[in-house]
Amino acid sequence: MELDAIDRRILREVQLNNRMTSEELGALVGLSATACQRRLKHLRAERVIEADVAIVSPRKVGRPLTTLVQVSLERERADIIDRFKAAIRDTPEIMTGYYVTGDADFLLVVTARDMEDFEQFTRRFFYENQDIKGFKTMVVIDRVKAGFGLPLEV
Amino acid sequence: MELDAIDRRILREVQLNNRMTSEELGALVGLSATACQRRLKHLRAERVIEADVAIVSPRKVGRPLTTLVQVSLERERADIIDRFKAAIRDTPEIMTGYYVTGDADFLLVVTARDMEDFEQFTRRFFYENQDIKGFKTMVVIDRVKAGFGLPLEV
DNA sequence: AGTGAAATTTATCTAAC
DNA sequence: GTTAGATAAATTTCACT
Repeated sequence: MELDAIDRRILREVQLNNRMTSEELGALVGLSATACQRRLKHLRAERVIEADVAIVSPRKVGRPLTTLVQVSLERERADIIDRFKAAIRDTPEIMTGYYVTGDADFLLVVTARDMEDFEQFTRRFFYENQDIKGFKTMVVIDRVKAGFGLPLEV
Repeated sequence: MELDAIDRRILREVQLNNRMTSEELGALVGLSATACQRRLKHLRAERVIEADVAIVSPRKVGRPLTTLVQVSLERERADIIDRFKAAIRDTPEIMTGYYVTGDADFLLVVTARDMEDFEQFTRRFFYENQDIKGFKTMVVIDRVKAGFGLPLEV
């Protein structure tokens, strides 16, 4: 699907706020409400917009601690990788898992209530996954960007 | 603000889809549409829901490459940290920046069109930020979870 | 592609229970 | 917490440029 400049402007806006009225959005991008809606519908149908979601505050729901966990697996075998991906999907504490090149195999974004909660999680998770060789934890002190916005201007 | 079980159920749903009608949402959580709306309004006002956004496909907008970049700064001085945070905010290629404990100071999530594009970015970014001591890149092969959902059940 | 107007659906607000 | 009704607003459909 081809995106023109207006599509990109629309995406830029809805990445920040998808609850605007088409009227408001149209005013921002210089289009009528109807035209905006047609484009939005298209962008959703073509999965350029993958989802429309509410961003929930980790702190407000009692999970103020975020950690980044680098995981190394025993072997880089396809079936082991796949099994580990499935484990990530089945583990609610893990918000995101990146399968990466480099000295670790995965980087996990994990939320927890506090340090003790996190430690219990690691014990359980690493006990249940015998394929794990080792892991290394970074504790997040601060997150700088909301972090879901793709650059549509560069 | 106190969250009860129904609030959590609502949050769980809108984290996946915030464009449901209150009618549908009510059916899912066992509440009337009006009650749902009242709760949602509350959750937004209290910033339990921080934002409502569209998730855009990196691939579909021409940025299929994601990298995780661990950055070490020359000194861990407050003003240097703050200056670097500002640089993150001003750099559209960086989707998220985590200020972390551990052997690196920051972990950045960076998108790019391809490897060449990424290399040009690093040259520019590290040239512009003299505080950077070094960095280490992991290339993302696969991302396992959409990655924005907080666990409201555990 | 775009607009504008009518028809439909949805959200919001209030009142009463 | 619920339903019901009034109002306002958003979305969709359609005719048309």
